[in-house]
Parts: sequence; C-alpha cells; structure tokens
Amino acid sequence: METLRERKKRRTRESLLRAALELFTTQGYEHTTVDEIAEAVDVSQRTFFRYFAGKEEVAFAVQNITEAAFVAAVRARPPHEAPMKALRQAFLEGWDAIRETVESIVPVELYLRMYRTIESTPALLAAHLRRSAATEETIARLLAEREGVDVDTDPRPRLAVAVFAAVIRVTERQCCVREDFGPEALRTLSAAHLDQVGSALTGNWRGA
Amino acid sequence: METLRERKKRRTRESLLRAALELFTTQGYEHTTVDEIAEAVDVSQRTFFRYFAGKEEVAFAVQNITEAAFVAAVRARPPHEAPMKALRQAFLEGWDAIRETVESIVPVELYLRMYRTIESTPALLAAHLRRSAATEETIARLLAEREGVDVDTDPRPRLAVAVFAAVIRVTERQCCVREDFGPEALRTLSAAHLDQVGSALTGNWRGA
DNA sequence: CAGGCTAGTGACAGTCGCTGACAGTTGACA
DNA sequence: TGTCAACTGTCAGCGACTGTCACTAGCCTG
Repeated sequence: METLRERKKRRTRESLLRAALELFTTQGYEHTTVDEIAEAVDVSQRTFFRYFAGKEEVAFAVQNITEAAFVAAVRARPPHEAPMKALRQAFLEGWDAIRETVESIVPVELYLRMYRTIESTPALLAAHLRRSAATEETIARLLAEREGVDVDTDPRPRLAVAVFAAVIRVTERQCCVREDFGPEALRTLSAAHLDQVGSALTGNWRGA
Repeated sequence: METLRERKKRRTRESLLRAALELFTTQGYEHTTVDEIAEAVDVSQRTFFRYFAGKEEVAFAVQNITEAAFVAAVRARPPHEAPMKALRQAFLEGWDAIRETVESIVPVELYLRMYRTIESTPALLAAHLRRSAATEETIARLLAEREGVDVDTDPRPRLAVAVFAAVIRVTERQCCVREDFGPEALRTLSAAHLDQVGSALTGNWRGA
C-alpha cells in the first residue's frame, strides 16, 4: 500500500517526466530549459533537480527501465544456451514484455519519438552511447559468469557483447531513419542483421 | 609562407591546447575551468572560445587528427582488398604514421595520458563514443563505395565497421586499464582480438 | 611612411545548467 | 495534537558559453 506522500511524489515525478519528454520531442532538447519543464508541472526549478539529477537524466528515464528489463531477460535465459544465442533470444523474445513495461509509464508513441530525438541530438546521442557502454559491461560480466570464464583475461565476453550491441545499434539507427519504426520492424531487422554479421566479416561483397 | 599574424594565432592555439591537456590530465577534466586554461596562457576567457568551440573540443583536438589519419589510411588501401582486411591493415600498418603526426603537435606521452583521462571521465567518454560513431559512419560509406554496394540498403558496410570499431574499443579499454599501454601492446592485442571475433560469436566457450 | 582597414582581443553583461544553504510547509506517526 | 522528518520554495552563487562593443596590432594601399 502506497502512502499519500509516496503517491504525491510519484505523481510529481511522472508529471515531470511526461512534460519533459513532450517538450523535448516537440521543441527539441537544447531549446527546452529546465525552468520550462518545472513551470509546465508548476513546481520550482529546485524541485525538478530533486527528482532528476539533471536535464539529461530525465531524457533517459524510460531507457533506464528498458535496459534493466533487457539485462533481466538475459539473466533469465537457460544457462546451457550459447552466449550469442542467449543475447539474441533475450532481445527478440523480451521485446513485448519491455513494451508493456514502457506503456505503464508513458505512451509508447512518446517513447519512440523520444528515441528519435536522442538519435538526432548530439549531446543525447553521446550520453546514450556511454550508457550503452555501461550496459555492455554489465552483460559481458553476466555472460562471463554464465560460461565460467574470467572477464578480465578472456576477451570473448566483451567481444561478443560489443558485436551484439553494435548490430543492435545499427538496426536501431536504420529504424529511426525510416518511417516504419514499429516493434515488428526492429525485431525482424535485428534478426536479419544478426544473421548477416558472419558474411559481413569475411571476403568482399562484390560477388553477389 | 606564414604571416606574423598567422604565426601568432597558431602559437596561441597550440599553447591553449597543451595547457588544457596538461591541466586535464593532472587535475582532471571536471576540475579544470576554462578560466584556468586561459589564465595559464595569459589570454582572456573570451579568446579561448574563439579558438575552441568549447571545453570539450580542446580535449579532442588531437583525436581529431588521428581519426582523420585513420580514415585516410583506409582510403589508401588497395581497392581489391576485402573490407575487413582493409580496416585491419589500415589500423595495424598506419599506427606508426599516426604516432608521428601526433608527436608534431604534442608529446605522445601527453596524448596517452589524455586518452586515459577521456576513458575515465564520463562526459568525455560519452563525447568520445559519439565522435567514434560519426567516424564509423564515414568509414562505412567509404567501404560501401569501394565495394560498390548501397550503404542504405545493404547493412554489411555498417555492420562490418561497427564490429571492427567494437573490437578496437574493447582493445583500447583493456590497454587503458593495464599499465603497459604502449603502441606495441595495442597493435598485438587488436590483432589477437580481431582473430578471436569469429570464435566469440559461435558456440559456447566452456569446452576449452 | 601615413593613414585606413580588419583580424584578433579584452572587458562586460547576460543566459542556462546546476548546487548549497536556509526557511517554510505538509504528511506521518506516536 | 504535537513532534519529526520529508518535501518544497527562495535566494545566492559557480561555471560554461554567447553577444556586444571598443580597442589594439598587424597589413595594405596610396
């Protein structure tokens, strides 16, 4: 059971979050001031900073959740599964669950719009990539543990995760550029790209 | 022939650059103010911003040069070479030339120290990853042109570059952590890691 | 070589992200 | 009901960055 205080807090936080995403996606991240966000929810600027460490953090609040969900999905894969297969399955099968989690906080449509804003705003893209790098590290350690190898001496965990993440990023970007950025497109495209990694690494591509 | 004005300008710029890197690497990026950098060279803060768009830009001034050199090295590879091989050779063989280029601006030792500072400063790491992403895009287009494929419909150029970049990044990070961060270590390690990508992607790793 | 032109600079004021300090208010709980 | 802790607003300040304006130093022409 939630106390009144907690309810109020949660409401303020979610209002700030939604207002921020709405402003970011409509008028751009850089052109949105923290004062504006606070004003839209009718709290002081200082209060905003009590809920979010900074302007950047609110932009990634939803991604935080999806990333955590993905890590959990990897952790839940059967331990006998081969590493790359586990990553692949966690991503493809976990997609719907992640989507539901997002929907409980903000409309998925707003989330997708925000994703595009991140891709097209240098400062946010930079932060996104750094955060991805941190997640990669987490998953690399997870895989290493699963497979019983040492993450600091055996490069394979980090290599595998780095390659997987690279493929996902390429896919995400392609989805962002196109108009048909739906859950299905991302799933089928990433499956296709994961299949093509092998052939992309060997030989030249002219002989079709 | 360089005019007096141009000489003065170049000297001011390089002084600012060296002073900035020196301060960043000794007392940290965050704890160094633009005022300090300007003061160290005895110019006004406003002048600093006339030479560098921001505090971040001066931190990556040297990386700018090395990245450009790498892109040029890839462009110079014989066109019949397979894509991944071209990347690999450009990186391994171009290393010495890049090193010389750096030395002409700042001591290599300072460059390496700065590299570590970048890796260990969140804001700089984020910027570094974003810049790397931009370079990846450049090289992907270059490879696509070489191979005569369309970069927007064929995912292989971006996939190959992304994988290559991921391997290099993993290697760089490992070199940063260790103490023996010399030119040799990076070269041999990246070669080894590039060889291991294949085996990292297939099967599980337990059966040694 | 005198005088004008312009690039480069410094000084100053202002915006925005962000933080610390302090005081007021509101919900929780005895 | 009164106390306490959590939450909030106000204010003052720092650092990154920008616009403006006046001034100086190098250059270029007559």
